[in-house]
Amino acid sequence: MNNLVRPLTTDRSALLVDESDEQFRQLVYDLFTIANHMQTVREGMANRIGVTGPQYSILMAIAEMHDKGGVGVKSVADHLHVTGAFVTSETGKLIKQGLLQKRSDPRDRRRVLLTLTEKGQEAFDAILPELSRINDVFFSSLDKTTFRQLSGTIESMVPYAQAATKLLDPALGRVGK
Amino acid sequence: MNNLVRPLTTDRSALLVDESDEQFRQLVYDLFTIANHMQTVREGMANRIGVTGPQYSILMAIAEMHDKGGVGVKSVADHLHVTGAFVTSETGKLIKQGLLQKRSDPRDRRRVLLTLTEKGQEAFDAILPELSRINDVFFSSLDKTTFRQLSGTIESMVPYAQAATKLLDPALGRVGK
DNA sequence: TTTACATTACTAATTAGATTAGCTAAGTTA
DNA sequence: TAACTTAGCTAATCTAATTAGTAATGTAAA
Repeated sequence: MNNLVRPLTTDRSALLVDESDEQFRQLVYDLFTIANHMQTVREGMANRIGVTGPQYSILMAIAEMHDKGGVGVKSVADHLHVTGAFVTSETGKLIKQGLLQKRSDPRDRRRVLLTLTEKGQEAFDAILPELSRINDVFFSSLDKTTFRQLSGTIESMVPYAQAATKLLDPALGRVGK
Repeated sequence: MNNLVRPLTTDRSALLVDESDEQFRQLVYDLFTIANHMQTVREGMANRIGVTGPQYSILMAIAEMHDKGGVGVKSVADHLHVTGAFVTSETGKLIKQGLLQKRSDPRDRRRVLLTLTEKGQEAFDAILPELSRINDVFFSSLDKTTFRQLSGTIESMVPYAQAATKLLDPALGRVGK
């Protein structure tokens, strides 16, 4: 018998199996793996239309958020968790490629309105069938029930994930010598 | 009524709600969000012991895989999905910091055996309580049942995620002109 | 109405994370 | 032994992204 208290990466009994966090660790690792593959798919789709992964994300964000006349640099930046400077520089390249369009907001002349061009729309339409085929494989282990469960579970985690990362801020200290 | 066939990011009826892929898109977005926060936590833990996020991952991989005497550069690289060159360069820094140890494998003198030093072990032990507290918040929306479900569902997805990314390779072509 | 402050976007310089290509040494196979 | 493969290392390079600083515009307070 082992009397040593092995340090665990979680203490919640709901996440332990036989007092071990092995399955929990595996879940964390699998989540990373899946996210990794999702990123790979995104990059592949991006390449199809001749842009980089991050540029694709920017296009997506603009496509999804342009309810009424366009989106500002800052909204895009916030949505993607990057800086405005990065969005400015990448959208610049996308405009040069003719996928995006930019004009100044008449109601607030500091702001700028980003929209997809016709060519940008067409580029998206052209890859969606392939993306759909890939997603169908990617998520093929899900049925209606597990999809609904997974959606709900993951959604419920988002606010706590945010809360958890905030626990990091206060103590800026370094362990050890 | 809308007769237009709107292009979807999936065609599987199990993933559609009212013929819309909105909930599916949200799931994809949420998975990215969670992965992002997990990475933030990882980086925070890394900083506590004075290393970068990727270096922390390397330490973790070596700690988990060193059943008998050490791990090679290539195993670590494969496990983390990065190149050997990167592992070589980062482990070099970790050795300089005294967290890692490297010796040549007597059974195959091309190979190298990486292990944690005493100091490396201690560094891990020092942060595990905090990591545990953070994980408890991060995953606090899960109970025993949803944890088991989520583990199973995510695990079942891994092979299909791999299969899906392989669909990208064959057609290297670019859409559009 | 100034004055102060905040916000938006842009530019330039820099950093961090990672890759590619080429090399050497060691092991394996024909 | 010759040809090939594998493991790790080094140098150069690339990409994604940040920080810091600036200019222009907008908002609120005195």
